[in-house]
Amino acid sequence: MSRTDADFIAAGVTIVKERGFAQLTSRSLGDAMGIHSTAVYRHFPQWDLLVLAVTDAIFGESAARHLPEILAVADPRARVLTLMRIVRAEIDLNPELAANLVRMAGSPVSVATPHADAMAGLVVDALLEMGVPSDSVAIAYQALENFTMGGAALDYAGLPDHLSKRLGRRRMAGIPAFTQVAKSPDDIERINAQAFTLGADALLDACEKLAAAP
Amino acid sequence: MSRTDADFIAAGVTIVKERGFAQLTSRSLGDAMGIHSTAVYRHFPQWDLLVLAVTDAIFGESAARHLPEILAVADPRARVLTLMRIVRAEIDLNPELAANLVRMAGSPVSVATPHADAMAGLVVDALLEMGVPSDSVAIAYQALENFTMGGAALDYAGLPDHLSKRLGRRRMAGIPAFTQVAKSPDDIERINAQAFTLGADALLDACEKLAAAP
DNA sequence: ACCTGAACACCGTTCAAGT
DNA sequence: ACCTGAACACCGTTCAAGT
Repeated sequence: MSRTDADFIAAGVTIVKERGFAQLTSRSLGDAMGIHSTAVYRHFPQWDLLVLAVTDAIFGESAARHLPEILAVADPRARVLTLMRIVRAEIDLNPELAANLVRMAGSPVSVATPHADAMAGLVVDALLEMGVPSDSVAIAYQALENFTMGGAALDYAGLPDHLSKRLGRRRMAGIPAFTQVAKSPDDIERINAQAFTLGADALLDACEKLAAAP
Repeated sequence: MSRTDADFIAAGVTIVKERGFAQLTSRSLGDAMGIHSTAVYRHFPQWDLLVLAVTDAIFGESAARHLPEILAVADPRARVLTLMRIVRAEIDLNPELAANLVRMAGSPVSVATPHADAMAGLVVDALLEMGVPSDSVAIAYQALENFTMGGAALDYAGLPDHLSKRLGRRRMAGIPAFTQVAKSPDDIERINAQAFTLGADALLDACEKLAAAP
């Protein structure tokens, strides 16, 4: 029986979840599906298209898993924060996801990303509910996405041992304001969390100001 | 005559500037230097170490080029903004730089990044000058870096044609708040610029609040 | 110590051939 | 239409051999 595009994506998702993106290759996918590695090209003319489709699917699984939790948050500002945290948590589980999400943002329209688009739609709805003028929502959304993606990508780069690596790098830089405050991996983790909270609050404050403006 | 590590890095910088990171391979580097491709392993045990060293060197060239301009900005808040814009401009010239900067952040201490560290030092000095308490500087710095890196990485992903690709993706998402506002690549460019300004101002406001707090 | 050159284990990709 | 299997042009990397 013939395989569908969805079959290839599902097999790819399994490989990524179990072994990470680095192990998602045309050979490993073919092996996992019990077919030849080159069969994928019948469904995805370029390997990259499969990788980005898998990236979106992982996003979709995450959204489906957390949707009740998201919709349960009545306050729209708190709901945006919840969505930002969910993206962070997903990249924590899969740090290679960040680079693929960036590539997804720069991919042509031939790459469909329904799940990521739905996630963006939830944020946009919450911003409108906060009272952000409709002609400013795109700007506010972009600022939030930039901060969330950048923060997650940087905070989890080098996983595992990302915290002790960052600690070592801060020590090497020899900047007193860093070394006096960051003395253990736990300190780094706390700084990352506080930087996320500080930035998210500042950006959401700015969104509320847009809402209050005439 | 024997080559030094710096010779390899310099040759790598030239290749990246002329042809991009994708063309920086052990073979192309060997060809450019007139030696065998495997000679690099005598100086950099892993290829990645050379790539990250080249990334830092490009950062260093950028900093050296802009240093007078940076130091001429007397107001510390405006100076941070200038530094953020310089990082953005560099990633605009070389979008693949963003992914390498993220990997740099997660690399072990065996990868020295003196130029990026110096850049961070300038930001930290400006934050202290703004009056941010020394035990909050690391947090403030991290929030600014997250936003700057994320924004640059996302805004310039897919270069060239990144603006029309983003436009197409927004249309595909079918979110009215996006499609009503983004009707041409120029609109996308304007939204990106405004999102950067909005976010940077919001984050710098938060830094000033930290400075004003008791 | 530094570089060469052959070789290895991968990668995405193409294409004629099968069903 | 879908899949196979051999082949191609790459990659980083290893290692014995040269100087």
